[in-house]
Amino acid sequence: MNVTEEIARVVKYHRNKSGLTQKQLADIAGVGKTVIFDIEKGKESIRINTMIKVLNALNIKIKLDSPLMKLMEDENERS
Amino acid sequence: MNVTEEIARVVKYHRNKSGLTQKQLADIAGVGKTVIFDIEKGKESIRINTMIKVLNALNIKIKLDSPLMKLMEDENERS
DNA sequence: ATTATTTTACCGTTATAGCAGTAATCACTT
DNA sequence: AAGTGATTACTGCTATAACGGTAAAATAAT
Repeated sequence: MNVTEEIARVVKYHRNKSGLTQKQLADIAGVGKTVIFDIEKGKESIRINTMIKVLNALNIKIKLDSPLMKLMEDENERS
Repeated sequence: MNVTEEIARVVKYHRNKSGLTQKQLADIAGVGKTVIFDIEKGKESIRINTMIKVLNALNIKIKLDSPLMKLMEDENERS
């Protein structure tokens, strides 16, 4: 499963659990209704700021993970 | 700090640790050099699939996190 | 079954992402 | 100081994201 498909599932799940229609979520997030539809269909070419608006509206946070991340954070604390 | 600024820092850090120039990373990720420049400047309107190409090239994974996520995963296992 | 709501799907328009090319600035190296 | 490579910064072009409008399926409610 690719990232956008995963996001699609997560967004749809959260929206339903919140009892929101696509239109309602769109209004809350400040985007067009088409965006919600596209995201939930797993469309890949959505802009990251648009995606973030929708995720924020659903209280979903994006985290980055990699083998180097811990090292990076350690270096930051030393500054 | 917003999400794209965070991504900017992470990408730049990983690229430098990998000893790659912006152009080299762009070629590996299969995007134009301008994209790497824009991402590292924290530009918000990058497409998510483009962003993912760059993150993949650097072995960085995107994870979604929310209070509902654990419940969602539990429901999946029961199917 | 009929109505109402929601979701899926298409449309034309406008704004802009991504591209390659080029140039200027910055940072090293010798 | 001069030369080399990397980064930052523009440019014009083409593809397409996001938008609102409309309409057809799908789903839910009465």
